[in-house]
Amino acid sequence: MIMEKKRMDCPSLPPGWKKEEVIRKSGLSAGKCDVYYYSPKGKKFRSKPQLSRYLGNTVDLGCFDFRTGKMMMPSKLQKNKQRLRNENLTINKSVCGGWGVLPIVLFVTVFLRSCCPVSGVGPDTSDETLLTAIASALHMSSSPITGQTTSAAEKNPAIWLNTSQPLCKAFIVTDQDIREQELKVIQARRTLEDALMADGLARAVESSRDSEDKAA
DNA sequence: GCCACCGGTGGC
DNA sequence: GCCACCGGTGGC
Repeated sequence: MIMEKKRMDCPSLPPGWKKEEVIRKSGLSAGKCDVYYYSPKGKKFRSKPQLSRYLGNTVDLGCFDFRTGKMMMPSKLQKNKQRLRNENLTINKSVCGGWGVLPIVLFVTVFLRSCCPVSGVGPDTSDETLLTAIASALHMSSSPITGQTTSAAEKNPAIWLNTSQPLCKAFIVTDQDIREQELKVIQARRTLEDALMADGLARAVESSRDSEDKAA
């Protein structure tokens, strides 16, 4: 049973603000979902401009996505519209361990191993579990992924310290790390280009020899 | 008169 | 073509 009219807390807005999703039941737009927000005083808001006018300078809604109720990166906000449905599918797959998460796991694996190796904390510190946790965190959260900031979990693996972060020791990815990784990618691309060029030339030579053989 | 709800459309 | 936004209105 889906609760389609429940007012939910909205962590991206000040305390007391609620978000409500209403599915249209009839008409040409049946199935469409309308999103409303309620101020702590119960005033109803049905658009981002309306919300902005009311909140003024007290809350910066620049990165606020009205539909999801979450703060997100500006670039993501732009591209968000068309991708929302696909993204939901991908999130479902990542939770189920399907193919949707594979490119991110590969990226996380290559990147973290090469620039800042991470290690787990808690009961299960296997690479697979750890990388899946980080990939999932990257998928599900728009906040920075930093790992756990205390070593208390090592003393008591039964506790979950910070549910918003994967169970790995604290790590920081610096701009320098990213630049170095970019250089590695550029170098790898050049190597691949060279290999493909060489392969293309070899095939061309082979093909022209075949033609000559047939003509003879 | 209020407001929940759906339609219409401008902007992208 | 999609959808955020807001106008309009039927039901109360």
